[in-house]
Amino acid sequence: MIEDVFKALGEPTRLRIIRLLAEKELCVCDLEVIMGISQPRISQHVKILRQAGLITERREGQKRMLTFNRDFFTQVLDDFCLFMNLPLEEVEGFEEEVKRMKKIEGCDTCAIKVKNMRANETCKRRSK
Amino acid sequence: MIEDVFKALGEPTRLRIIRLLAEKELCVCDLEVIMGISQPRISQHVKILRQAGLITERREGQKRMLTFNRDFFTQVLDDFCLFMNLPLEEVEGFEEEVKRMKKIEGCDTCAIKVKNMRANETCKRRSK
DNA sequence: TTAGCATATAAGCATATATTTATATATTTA
DNA sequence: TAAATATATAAATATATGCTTATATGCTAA
Repeated sequence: MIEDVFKALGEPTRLRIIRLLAEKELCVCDLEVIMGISQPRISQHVKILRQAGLITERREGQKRMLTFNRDFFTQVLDDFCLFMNLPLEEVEGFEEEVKRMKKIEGCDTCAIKVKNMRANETCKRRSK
Repeated sequence: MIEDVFKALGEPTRLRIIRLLAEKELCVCDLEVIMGISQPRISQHVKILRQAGLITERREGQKRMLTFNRDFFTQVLDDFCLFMNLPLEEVEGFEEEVKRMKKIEGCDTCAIKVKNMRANETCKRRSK
């Protein structure tokens, strides 16, 4: 989800598209003229931006007006900041990492040893 | 720059690495144990995160301690928000787009026409 | 100074991505 | 209903990316 957003924004053409849409609702053919690139190229990038949740389409005759989802965008950034600032123990999906992190805490030069230790063992070799 | 950051974060392994480093300074071999993945795999991702500016390395004996550049990170996010919220005319690198955007303003169904218009022409066909 | 640890890098491979060209679909208008 | 417009999608291709295996480098300690 957040990953899709970053992946979508980590490409120059899409970053430009989203910046243009942040200015104004536009259709594919507007973008075609404004950016000077081919229609399929725009359509394909638009699809990725839509799947990431960054834009919405609205039919208007033959055209499809593209709208930047500003609320979604700010929400995602907020969520991401939370994700980065929360204590790791409170972040979902890092349970195993937290366990292994505790295991090697204060443990010096024993990565390999830890790797080979049994589940209930802890590292005896401590850093000063 | 901002693009490199998004590209760096738009990959699951790197997103996990950066989240772990946000918790604590770690070395490659710590990550190896904590994440349970191969050393070259980590090294390669670390390189990309470093090139994006998201982490810094500090030698400590044989190890290379990896630090999350939190200040850089928040700065980048701030800059990006600015980039997205500024009027397009004030954003560097969109001069041509702004010009073409004005040209098709209020212009209905004439994308192709605009494309073929000479520089000093403007579209006569206006939307209601 | 040799052995071992920590990391980097290179080569090879498989998959993913971005672009172009060509074609299909859907809507409007003559 | 045929032609034109707006968009989507498919196929083909070139390049990029991520991962593994193997090897090189650099530091530390015996």
